[in-house]
Amino acid sequence: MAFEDTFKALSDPVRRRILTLLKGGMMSAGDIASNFDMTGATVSYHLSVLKKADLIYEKKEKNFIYYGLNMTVVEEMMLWLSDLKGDSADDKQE
Amino acid sequence: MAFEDTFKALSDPVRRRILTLLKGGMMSAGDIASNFDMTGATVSYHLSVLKKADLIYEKKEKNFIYYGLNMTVVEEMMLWLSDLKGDSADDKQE
DNA sequence: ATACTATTTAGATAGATTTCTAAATAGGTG
DNA sequence: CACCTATTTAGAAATCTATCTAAATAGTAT
Repeated sequence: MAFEDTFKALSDPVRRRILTLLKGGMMSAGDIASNFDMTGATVSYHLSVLKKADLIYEKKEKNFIYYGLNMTVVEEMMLWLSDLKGDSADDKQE
Repeated sequence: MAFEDTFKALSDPVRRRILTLLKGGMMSAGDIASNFDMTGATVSYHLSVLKKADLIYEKKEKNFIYYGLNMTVVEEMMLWLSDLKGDSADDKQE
């Protein structure tokens, strides 16, 4: 929700790496965690931060939880930066 | 330098507001500080964080220090987000 | 030089963040 | 049901951050 939360979420390298991983498609919490040298509990914490920031969404299936990127919020971040640059905000590459 | 520093710098609302203020042109540290309900020392701290992140640059004149926005780094942030979205920035598929 | 103004630096502190271990939850399987 | 497997929640510790007050620095002007 909060812009605030989104920027905070992006400020951590582990979380940015999680987002980059998800660029390739949805992944389960465990698969995501296996990419890091930290406990699953810690990765779960980072996932909760990303989820609170709406940067990712989850989908439960069997006893796995799959996570996916939420592009909408990424676009909102870009608009904020674009506006800072002075662009009219609706005129970007495409 | 560090991407890391840039994202960290953007994670604070005070610092984002400083950047927005600078959108209108260069301002002295004092003028920037007068927009906030906090001590000049604290604002100075935020300016140092933004400067370390290369988001702003300074120019000394008389006994004032003027700060200005550094668009280059803002653009780098946008590229990172753009890449996350899947755009290749200079070669888009899809 | 002395005094004034603009800004930063230093030191301290309350509060936030990241990480861990251990325990709790919840969905399948024999 | 009892038992795995996947993941989260709780509690605690170490580290980091934002903020303040007080002091230092540096340029200007008298």
